[in-house]
Amino acid sequence: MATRGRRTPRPRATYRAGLTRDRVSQAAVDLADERGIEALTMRNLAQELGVEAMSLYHHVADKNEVLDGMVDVVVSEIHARVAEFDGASAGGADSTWKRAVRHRILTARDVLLGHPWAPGVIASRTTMSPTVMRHYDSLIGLLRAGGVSVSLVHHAMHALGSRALGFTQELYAPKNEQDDPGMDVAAIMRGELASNYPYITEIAVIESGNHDKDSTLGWCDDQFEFEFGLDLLLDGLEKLHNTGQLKPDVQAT
Amino acid sequence: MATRGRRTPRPRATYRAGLTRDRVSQAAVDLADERGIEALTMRNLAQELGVEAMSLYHHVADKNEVLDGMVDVVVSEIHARVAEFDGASAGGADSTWKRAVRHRILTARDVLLGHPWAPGVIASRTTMSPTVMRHYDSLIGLLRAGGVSVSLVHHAMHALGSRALGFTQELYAPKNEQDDPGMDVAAIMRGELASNYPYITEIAVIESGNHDKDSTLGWCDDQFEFEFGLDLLLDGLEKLHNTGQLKPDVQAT
DNA sequence: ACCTGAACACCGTTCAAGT
DNA sequence: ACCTGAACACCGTTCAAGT
Repeated sequence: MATRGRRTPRPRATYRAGLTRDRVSQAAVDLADERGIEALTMRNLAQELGVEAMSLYHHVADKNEVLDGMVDVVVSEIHARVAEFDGASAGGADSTWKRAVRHRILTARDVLLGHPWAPGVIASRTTMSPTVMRHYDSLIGLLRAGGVSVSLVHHAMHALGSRALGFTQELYAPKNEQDDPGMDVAAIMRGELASNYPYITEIAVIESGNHDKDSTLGWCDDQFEFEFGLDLLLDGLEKLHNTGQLKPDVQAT
Repeated sequence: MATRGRRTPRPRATYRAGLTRDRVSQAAVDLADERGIEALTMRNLAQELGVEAMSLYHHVADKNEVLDGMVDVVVSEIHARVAEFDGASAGGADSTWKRAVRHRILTARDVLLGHPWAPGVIASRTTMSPTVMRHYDSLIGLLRAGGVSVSLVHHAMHALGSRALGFTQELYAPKNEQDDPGMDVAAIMRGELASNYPYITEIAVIESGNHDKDSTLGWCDDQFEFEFGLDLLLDGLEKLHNTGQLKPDVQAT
């Protein structure tokens, strides 16, 4: 269509001035935010930057490096948001480690909500980026400053896992708006699948009255559930810290 | 190479006898187990079944349906393993809901360890498969049978999230054997990155003595950490159940 | 040093034919 | 009803060439 029309040679020169790895990363983030991660192709990305696809390869080795760059952009946003808050609340010497850790993780989640593709991309990286390492290092630092033992902190980081970066652990999270709502949620709530999934149906019909729509499964409050799960872990860790225990109750298998 | 040699027309006839959706799913699982999920192309899959690529489209609508089928195979394996155990231990009327839930989840993890590609594929599905629904329904049933309230069970499922299916929540899990070990773990353990990641380094040098290698980051016991995190959640849920409380400590932000 | 166009080796999938 | 070969529209990426 406009393929022929856009052949005007002049205005693109200003565009590509200063094409750089960082600008490529930022453009990739914008593209994924606006059109979804599956629209992120080297050709689309180049077009967004007013350049041909192959020009990108002068600034990144391959697409993996673009994805790495995107992770850096997002996690840096988390750092920035946390730093900003720390400045506003003037250090907060009175805050417990639990408050501080909780705040940092909820900030991470808040940032990730703006980049729905980020968990998938972060999880796909085979090498952990320095920015992500810094995030975990900061979190660990907060716990250590609160006097939590090295060993407990170690296990705490494993227990939090990707949740520490704000990942929602929901199994069914619609990837984007127009996705069909997974199972026929409406049918479940009407009780039509009660014979197949009696207990899920029970929850659906009872709990659906308590909350508004506009959440993952239609009747759940994602923010509440995230905080619920996070607090379950943090409270448990705090208890272990206070009692000097290390492992939760050992179970007979 | 052998492309010309394999043109012998006879033996393939026996192969494709009874090509079916289930056989396609099973072959896809085998292929992904043996050669990794990135080797799962329609062409490779067809070849494995002694058939041309386009023949597959008579049994599945598209590649998504193949992936759906693979999820069914894996989750069915979990059901089978649990059923087998239930038979062996003769019902187990004396077992608490915590024991039962714990066992089912650890079984799920054990099964998933044999299919490293499974978490990624399961997470990529936009629609939750009936098999997965059944798994969650069973889990919910165990809690309800133990007298846990509908509301608490609801939140418990969110808190467990994909962990209920045996997902490890590790952020950096090497996708396959030959992956480079993410960050230069050796360098961290030698303390060379102490200035960048002081707290991670502290954990690495102190904790690396306690465990053997051959785990995610080289010094961590993945099974221990999975159980630690799981028990943290289950113990917390049990406490809420016993005290009749619903939400963990509310935090000031 | 930076950018480009054509081309290559792969994908998933459509289509018109074959049996 | 089931299978096939050629082809299409896309990928990421290589290469030789332009400035």
